[in-house]
Amino acid sequence: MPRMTEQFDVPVRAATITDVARDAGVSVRTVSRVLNKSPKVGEDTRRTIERAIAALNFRPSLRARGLAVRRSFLLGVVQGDQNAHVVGVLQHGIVEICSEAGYELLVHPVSVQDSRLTEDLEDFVRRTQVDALVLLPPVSENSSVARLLARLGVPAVGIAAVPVPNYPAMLVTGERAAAGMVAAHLLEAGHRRIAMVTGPLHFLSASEREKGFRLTLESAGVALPPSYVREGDYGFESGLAAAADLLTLAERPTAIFAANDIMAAAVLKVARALDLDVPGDLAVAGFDDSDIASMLSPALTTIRRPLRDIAREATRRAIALAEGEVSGVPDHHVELTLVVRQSTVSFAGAKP
Amino acid sequence: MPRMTEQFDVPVRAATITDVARDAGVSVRTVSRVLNKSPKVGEDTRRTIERAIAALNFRPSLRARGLAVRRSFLLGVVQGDQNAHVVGVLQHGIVEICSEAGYELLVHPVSVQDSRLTEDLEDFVRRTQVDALVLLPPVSENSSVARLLARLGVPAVGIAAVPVPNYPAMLVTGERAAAGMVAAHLLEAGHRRIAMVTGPLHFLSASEREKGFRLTLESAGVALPPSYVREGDYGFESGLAAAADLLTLAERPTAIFAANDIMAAAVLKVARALDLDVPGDLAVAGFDDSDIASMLSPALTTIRRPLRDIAREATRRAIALAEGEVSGVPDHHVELTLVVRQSTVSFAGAKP
DNA sequence: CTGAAAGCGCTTACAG
DNA sequence: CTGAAAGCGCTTACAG
Repeated sequence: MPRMTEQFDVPVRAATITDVARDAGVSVRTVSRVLNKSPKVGEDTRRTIERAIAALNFRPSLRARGLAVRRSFLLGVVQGDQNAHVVGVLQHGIVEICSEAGYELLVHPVSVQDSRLTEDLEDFVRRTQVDALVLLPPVSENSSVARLLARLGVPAVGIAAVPVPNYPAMLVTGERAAAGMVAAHLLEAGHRRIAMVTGPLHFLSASEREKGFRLTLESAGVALPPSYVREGDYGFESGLAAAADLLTLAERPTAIFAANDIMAAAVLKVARALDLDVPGDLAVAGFDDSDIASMLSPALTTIRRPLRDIAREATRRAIALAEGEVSGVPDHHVELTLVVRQSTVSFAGAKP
Repeated sequence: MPRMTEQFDVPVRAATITDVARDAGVSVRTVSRVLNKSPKVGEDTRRTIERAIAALNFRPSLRARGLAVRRSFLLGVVQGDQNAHVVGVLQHGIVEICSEAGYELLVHPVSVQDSRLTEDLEDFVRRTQVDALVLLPPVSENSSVARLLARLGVPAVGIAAVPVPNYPAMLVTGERAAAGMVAAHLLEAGHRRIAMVTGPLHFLSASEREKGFRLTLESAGVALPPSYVREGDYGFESGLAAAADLLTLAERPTAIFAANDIMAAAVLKVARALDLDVPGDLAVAGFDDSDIASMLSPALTTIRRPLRDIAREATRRAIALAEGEVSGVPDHHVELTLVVRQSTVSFAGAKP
């Protein structure tokens, strides 16, 4: 029985497997057997032990257990500096799977442009001995990170817009194709003067979205001239600046595709300030289908990235790798879908 | 020297303190001393050991270390089902302080209405042996949880709108006063028919915001009649429904205060659908100053909750408690501030 | 200034 | 079906 403090009846030290063994009158080996659901324990012994466990309110320490079996039961998520909403949703998916599988989730934020990025990550992995890692974009795209992971031999799955070498497994989101769908949608609505606000083009997600959009336009004989392209940084302010540029051109575009919903919100705001009707004078599309997409007026046509499902699938794979699944799991591709709302289409009767 | 696999030069097993001791020709005790920066190690010995550490690329295991010193170097954040953005920002603040202090962050999501809430939380704490806990609202408000924490004796700080008994330390956000500031602002602008969309009133945050708003109105002789109050759930849809109700009343309010920015966005959307000018026909205010507040058109007057700073302060306190600071740290109060934007005020010249 | 040994709380071949 | 003992990778009084 652990000692109790006088006043509060608080256990000074939590019960250990040894306490249970003593109270149940068996060896720790046998207690360990019931903890691990070994079948070879007598029915009576098991019940006695279970009673002792309940009485002592004993819970095995993950840490001691992990030290013994050389696993940590920890899964790490490595995340860069994306917007809080995206990270929040992804994490939600990750943690759901972790709980189901008996893992705890360790959060490790990094800064993508940090020169000590790989060093920091190696520290983290070695120090915490995570059993597996899920890497979110854009960290997931970094090839030095991928090489580090391979060297450390830690099961890791990266979520990115394109397969990255050296990952045991990847979850690839079809961003290029999705951006192409936006282009096709705008073309179909009759637009020919079409502009784009891209993300930071050194990120794969951003360059994929740009490529997909451009290629589809070009294959329809519509150019995406440099004057119609502005590079943003996925942030609202950069969207405002880009939109202000594009919407004051002599040859004003009739449609703008922003590489994420936040920058699309900025385009809407500038359009409003210039008294342009959306979608009458200007069609606007975004990317992500984040919460704000439907909150804006007009609601945003956008690409739905099922972030929570993506995160869940990535986590499942990471855990499978950690539990010894043969590595070389084929990459998993997730198709994204177009969601059409009022920002690109006047519904019958709405705007004659 | 750890064995290497033939093909990849991957260490099959990472170097341990024993490997370092052997290579440096000293005892593990001495290696442990340099790891813990004990001053009583000879200069030469230290250098030899440091060289061996570098050569083996050794990093001490947090887990083994923790087992020996009876600490885990883990801090847990317990979060309910708030919106992803709020959680994302709070977590960012928490993890910053953790990193500085040498703690890893473990995420434990719970469902506030789960009947097994306390049991689940006890499991988590005992299993992971976190050194400290930060609890976000609305889980932080739950008094059974608070009692559980006290019983377990785990250092925990709760973030809530009102002090909750049994927490070793709390971070209290002045939500009632803040809502009062919104009321004062609307009164000052001349509004008398003022309505409110509240959050779920069984949450302290929601009832505090309602109280603060109502009391300030009443002390100015302005009533907040039941017909002018709708209870939402902090979600967008509930805001739409509430706004649709309020804005079709015979005696339409001239101002609506929504208990968070998301529901305020819904009010803006409904106002727009009804062709009401904001702020000309209707003033709208929100709460949180989340990213969307400035993305909306018109930009939202709202209360700034400095979430990241709040999280940082809570985490600092949690760590202080874990490291043996006398408990009974006084609660920390954070004042919130009003941010006035276009949704309540026509700036000179904008709307004559 | 440095070392041999016990201990943190578990698991796991190996015996019986 | 059950137990004594060693080990996981660290730290820490206790000696010297």
